[in-house]
Amino acid sequence: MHPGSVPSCIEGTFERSIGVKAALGSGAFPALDLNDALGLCARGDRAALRAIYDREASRMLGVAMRLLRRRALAEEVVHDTFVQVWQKAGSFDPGRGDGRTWLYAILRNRALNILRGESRTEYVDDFEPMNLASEEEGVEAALLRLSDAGQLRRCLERLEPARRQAVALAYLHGLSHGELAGRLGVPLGTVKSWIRRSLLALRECMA
DNA sequence: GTGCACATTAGTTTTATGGG
DNA sequence: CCCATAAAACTAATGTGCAC
Repeated sequence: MHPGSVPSCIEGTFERSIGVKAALGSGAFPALDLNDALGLCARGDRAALRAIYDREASRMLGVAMRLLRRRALAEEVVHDTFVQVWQKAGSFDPGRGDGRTWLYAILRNRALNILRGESRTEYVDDFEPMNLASEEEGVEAALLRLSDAGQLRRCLERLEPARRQAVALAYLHGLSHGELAGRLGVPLGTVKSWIRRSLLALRECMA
């Protein structure tokens, strides 16, 4: 989340109007057209964003609460949604759909992302078969923690050090190929080749 | 062995639609 | 009208083949 990127007309109002009540509700801007307001947002009109917020925030909070069942998370999702609306209003095309549909789709996606993230976290918390490496821990140290007698470790030790490091960073630290390329200072294609050939070698070694 | 180009897969966002 | 869900569109990451 980027708290600083939300316009000041919105920052700070969440605590007040979400926390206390749906202060302004739908009556404050009875004639507000969401599509028009989003168009104004795209042109940097903070008052338009504020108007959307005043009219929709309480209802959005209700939707988020139903999905997440936790007020703090729901408020965070509503906040995130308005940050995104502010940043991406330019990409909204009224000809392709209704502004409200767009707004609530963003909200729902944010909430679902949080739900997915939580279930992943819970799963990882329960799952500790190898006690994988922390970022601070060296790659070689992490490999040493694999069972001494393990066939995998013996096979890894047979790899050339640079390849072994690439495999370890990818599968123990969870780095993407792109991150590996940057960290190791080699082209992306080379990283892929190293990983691929190393995995083939490991498969052959362990067969 | 390297690195590029293309294919495939997975994940995310956006839109449309149907039920309550 | 509101909301949930399915489907489509889009994006990023990964995997593979091949020329050099």
